[in-house]
Amino acid sequence: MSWTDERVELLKKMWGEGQSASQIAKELGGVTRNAVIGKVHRLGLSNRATGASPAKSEPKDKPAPAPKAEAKPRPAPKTEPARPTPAPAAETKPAVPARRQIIPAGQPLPPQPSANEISPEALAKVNEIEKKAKKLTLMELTEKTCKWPVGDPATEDFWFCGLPVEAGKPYCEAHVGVAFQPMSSRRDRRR
DNA sequence: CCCTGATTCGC
DNA sequence: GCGAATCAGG
Repeated sequence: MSWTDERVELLKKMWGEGQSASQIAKELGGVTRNAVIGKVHRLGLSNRATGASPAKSEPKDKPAPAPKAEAKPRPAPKTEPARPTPAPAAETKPAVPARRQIIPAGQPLPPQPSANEISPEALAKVNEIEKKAKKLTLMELTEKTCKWPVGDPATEDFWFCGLPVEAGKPYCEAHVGVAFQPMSSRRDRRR
């Protein structure tokens, strides 16, 4: 396969959307993620807003060592949603229609601790990443997709996070944060 | 071990 | 220009 205009365009689009090189490669077909990454670099678009690994690598061999190279010609932050730091008021659900019936899931769902026992930071993180969730259906889940359920199973407004899981775990990083709380900090058994 | 992107270098 | 191999890291 060669890099036709169309393919390059799709590459740019997906890369811009924050898709991973492997995802892009899969979508394009006929190329490996290495090919995609190589192309991305050749095209000059390397860093993105979101990434699992924000630029690192330190060539063991640095012929021309820049003392404190910090020149950052990064004029275009592009995909950088503003972070107005909203006041964490008491709002989780905008509104619940006039429905009351709860339909059992039939299968055990992952635990969703009540908000009051989750660290505010973890919660904020979740709220943030759930915007980027893949919104997968039950059937679309794989061993590698976050299985955190969002919304009410009884409504159409229900989906699974679907973001890449934290190696081995059933959830993505953010959801791992709220799913696995240390036994401490959630103790208020007293009465 | 799974994944990510980054870099190198022969082609 | 291309991308496999390799590297570096989460």
